[in-house]
Amino acid sequence: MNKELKTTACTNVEWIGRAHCDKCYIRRLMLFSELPDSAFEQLLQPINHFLHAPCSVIYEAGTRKDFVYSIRRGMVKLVHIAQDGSYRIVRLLGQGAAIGLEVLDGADGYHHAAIAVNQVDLCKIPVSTIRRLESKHPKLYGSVGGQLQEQLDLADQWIVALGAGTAKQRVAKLLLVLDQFFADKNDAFIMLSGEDMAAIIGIAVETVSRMIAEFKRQKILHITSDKRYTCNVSALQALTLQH
Amino acid sequence: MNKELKTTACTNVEWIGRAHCDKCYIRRLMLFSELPDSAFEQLLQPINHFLHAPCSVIYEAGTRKDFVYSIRRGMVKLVHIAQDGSYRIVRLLGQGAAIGLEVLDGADGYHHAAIAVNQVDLCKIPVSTIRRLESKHPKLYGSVGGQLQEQLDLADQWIVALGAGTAKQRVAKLLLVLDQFFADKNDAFIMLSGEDMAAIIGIAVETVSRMIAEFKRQKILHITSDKRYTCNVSALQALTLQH
DNA sequence: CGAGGGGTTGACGCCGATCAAAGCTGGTGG
DNA sequence: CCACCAGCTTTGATCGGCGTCAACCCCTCG
Repeated sequence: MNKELKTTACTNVEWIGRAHCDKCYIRRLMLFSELPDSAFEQLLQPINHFLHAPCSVIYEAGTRKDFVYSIRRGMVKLVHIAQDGSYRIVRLLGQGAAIGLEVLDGADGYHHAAIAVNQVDLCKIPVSTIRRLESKHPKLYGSVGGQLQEQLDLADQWIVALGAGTAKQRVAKLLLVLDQFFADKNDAFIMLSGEDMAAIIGIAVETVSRMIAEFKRQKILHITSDKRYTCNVSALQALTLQH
Repeated sequence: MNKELKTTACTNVEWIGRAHCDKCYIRRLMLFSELPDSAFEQLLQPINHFLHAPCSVIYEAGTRKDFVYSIRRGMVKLVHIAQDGSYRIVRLLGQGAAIGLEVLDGADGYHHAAIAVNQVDLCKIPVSTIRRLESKHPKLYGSVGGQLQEQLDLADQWIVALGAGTAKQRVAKLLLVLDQFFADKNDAFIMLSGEDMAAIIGIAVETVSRMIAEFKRQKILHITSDKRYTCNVSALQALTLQH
């Protein structure tokens, strides 16, 4: 089990203040993209804006809370923890994704734990606010459905990538995902911890380490700065196909 | 690659006729459960009712069609086919589930192939019909969202079950799923082909066969009639946990 | 400075993929 | 009605990949 699930050392959450959706400069990316500015005028329940430090817990599985979150910046992992303490990462989500949507569907608690991978910046939206907005702006239904569909597609992609191929191929696929979805403007992405990568693709930490080391030796993976890497996409793609 | 994806031998589809939703005796289970009878009175596009033989293709991935399907009876597999021809089963769906929902979200084609596992009985619903009903009956948004959420939960469950444990544990988990979701009133479920089970959990056909044979020898699995089995649930659960 | 956590590397053994061959079953045609 | 065949399941033998255990290194933090 990972440290972050037990310690309280890195769980500092910083409250930024009430979100001003009408002035939000990335709202077109978010859950509320389809709504007009006017929609936010008389909300009773505020939408708050938080910063989460790396490894801090956004919510835990099963806790009964009435909030949905929309990610403004950073990467969040959704974690399933088995009863024996082992855990698996079910999804990685980034800017524009919404998490905790299951509470909109009557779930009596979140279905996973949500943990910040790096510095995460998000809006915390009460369910009652969603309900109120939905009734006035049916387009919101479409946004929520779209989010669910996107996450379903991600999950399916995960399923296909997970069960197929050797350990080397799976690591290659994971790196391709990181490069595709989480690279910055310099095409560099943050390398996950070995433990996290193992929890994503379901292999041993040591095997992950060996594969990463091999990719570095073969110059398929390059380090740019601390924890940031770029990769040779076509070489990795070739690996996932062969044999 | 499985035979059913190549041959045309078992692709007979039988048209039953226009569905009479107002008289449908299982509508409470279906996508339209929340709608009043009156909602179906003046639909321009008809909802049709089909029977699909085992192994017949309901739709193929990528085909651009504007229909959503709701399963009245039987089991459907959603199949992802890789470019090298290998394939994996991403989801198993039964009575009450809706498939092809991705076309509601602007997808330019279905994301998987949908293939009948046994005799399947389904309603074929034009997208335009959904749109029309949605505009008059916003509760339908909730039904669609609920379907997506359910399938997302299923996919997550799949991910957790797939990547974890030995071959024996995965087969045990699969049998538990079959028993839980697809057992009839006698608590018996239809055994899938070895190839299908292998495509679900991502192991070789021979290994599946060995595990199933071992379960039979240990009296954890019992055959009731042709292709129907019952299992000792607690024994299987014990297997998935140990070690 | 020591302790502790994560990453790296090596050695070993087992699980499961692969190849091969032999039952089983249902379907087809004589 | 039986012979035959194709496809599926079963079982065996072999081999490689990867999980496991262990040692060591590096870095951070107290």
